[in-house]
Amino acid sequence: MKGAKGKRAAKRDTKDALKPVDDRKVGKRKAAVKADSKSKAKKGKAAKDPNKPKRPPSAFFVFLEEFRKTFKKDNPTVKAVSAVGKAGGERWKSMTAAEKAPYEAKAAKRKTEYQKVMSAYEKKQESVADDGDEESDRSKSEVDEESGQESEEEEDDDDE
DNA sequence: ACCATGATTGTTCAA
DNA sequence: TTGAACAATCATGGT
Repeated sequence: MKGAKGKRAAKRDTKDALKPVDDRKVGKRKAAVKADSKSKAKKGKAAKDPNKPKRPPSAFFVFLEEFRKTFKKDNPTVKAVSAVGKAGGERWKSMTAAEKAPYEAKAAKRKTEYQKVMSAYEKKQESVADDGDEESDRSKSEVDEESGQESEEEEDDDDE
């Protein structure tokens, strides 16, 4: 069913103005994490998940990685990460879907791999309900690493 | 000396 | 469905 591609998930065309997340200061998010990091000095209630896979870089980040090099190349004097972010964001929006396509494709692949890792991590979530304060080191979970090197398929979809 | 922050957008998870 | 947080980067500042 290729027709499903048209509908992502209820286009929020109802009203864009209803977006509370407009100028969200990401800085705040650190506050939460910070509390964890700093507080962690005491008790690691928020256990550190060794399996916790880091989120895959979105198309924007993929593009940013390359953009950073270029940006720094043109502006070797710029040292503020925010500078690249702003420039990248602006540039990103300037790009057309076709331009972002390659980045999205890569991001999509990243996501696929991430999902695989998530499967393993999911197991851990299974035993999350444990109230135990401290989790005694109960042996390392034996996770069979079955490398699944599957070929990669390129699919072109003409959208838009 | 070390960790947090700043700024971008996208994606992902959890309730 | 919605919200909230985090993904990289890198110099700098605050404790």
